Amino acid sequence: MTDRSARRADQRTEAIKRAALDLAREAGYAKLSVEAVAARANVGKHTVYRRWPSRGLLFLDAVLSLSAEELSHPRTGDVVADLRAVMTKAVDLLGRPPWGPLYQALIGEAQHDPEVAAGLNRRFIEPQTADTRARLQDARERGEIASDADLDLAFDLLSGPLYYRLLITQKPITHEYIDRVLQAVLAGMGPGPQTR
Amino acid sequence: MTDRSARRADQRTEAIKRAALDLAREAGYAKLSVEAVAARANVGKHTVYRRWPSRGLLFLDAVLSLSAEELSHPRTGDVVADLRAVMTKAVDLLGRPPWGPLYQALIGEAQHDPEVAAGLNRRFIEPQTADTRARLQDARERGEIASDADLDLAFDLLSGPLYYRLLITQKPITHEYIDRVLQAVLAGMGPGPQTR
DNA sequence: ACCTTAACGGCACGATACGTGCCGTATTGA
DNA sequence: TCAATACGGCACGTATCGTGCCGTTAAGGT
Repeated sequence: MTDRSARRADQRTEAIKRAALDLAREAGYAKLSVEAVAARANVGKHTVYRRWPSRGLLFLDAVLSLSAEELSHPRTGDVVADLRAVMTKAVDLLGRPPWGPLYQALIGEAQHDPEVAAGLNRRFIEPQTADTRARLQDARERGEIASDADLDLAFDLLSGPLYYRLLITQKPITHEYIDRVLQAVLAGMGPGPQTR
Repeated sequence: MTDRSARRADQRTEAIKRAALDLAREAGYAKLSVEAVAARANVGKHTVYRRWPSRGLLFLDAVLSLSAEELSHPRTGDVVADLRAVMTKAVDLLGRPPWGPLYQALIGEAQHDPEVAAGLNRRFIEPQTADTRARLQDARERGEIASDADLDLAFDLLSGPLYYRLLITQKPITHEYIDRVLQAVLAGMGPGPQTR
């Protein structure tokens, strides 16, 4: 039974990721060490290094495993409502405790480790971007936003301020703030003739 | 002469900051250690720790000392031109080598060390924000942008996408991209009646 | 010109974490 | 039943941390 052995390996993998998340939540990512994770998971250090080449990539796996699926959302046909829903969901999950500090630390680690940065982009940022971009494209085809709107730019304008608050000023990101961003960005991309 | 002793202390302080920047440029911030900095600066470790409590705050000082003054800019009276000038200057300095990777690493460190985050905000982000915000306010009073425009939001909309590119997608930030951001944001805040 | 004081460079220390090697055990799959 | 694989535990050498001590140098008051 290959299933049986794979299940055992998966159990260990999950235990390690769980231990890493628990420790990061308790003491902060800065205090996270492979030794501590292995001890917490009742596992030898080899068992960790056999699965991940670095602390950063382990942490990437740990954070993504628990936030990947929880960001799905329906398409109602109303762009503004859909965008508000996805932005609110993302901010509530990744911008507040308990996940906020972990996501913040993950992006911080990505600034020091190119492999973490690449993995974060490929496995999380790009899929999420593609999803939201598809919504924007639908909206453009339906005439809810201007036919000449730059969708990639629109996405950056919507996401950028949220990340700026999370990573730089660290002010709280309220639903009201999301609404203001949405309104301002779409005001410049509404249907009809552009001002310039 | 207190001047003389102060000058000697300053020389050492500068030598340490210089050594830190050199090492960070050569090997990356991840490899930067207090030991290496002290050795490079021909200084004992105490002399470093007497001045800074942590590697992060030393690095903060080192990066800010060389980028603080170089971001001044004139006010011509044309908001768009002024904003384009300051954004271009900031991006050219902090978004490209040699300073780009260092600024990126500094923000990364701020995600792990609250003291670095606080110092970065107080000493760099907030002054820069205040300056740009004042320009926006001038523009609003002159009628170049809508009288009911939210200036803080406008600043976030202008800055956010640039930081998003620097820290997350790591795509190049061209002058043409800055122009597109400016145009899109101001399109939604132009003078005249608002759409909503 | 002298002398107290403070800052300094050099060295060593215990502590922590790194990544790897070895050993004996347990589980797997043929 | 047996060879192979993954495992937990332990130990090792290295790197860096932050601090303590020691002898030296330079500063500033008298």
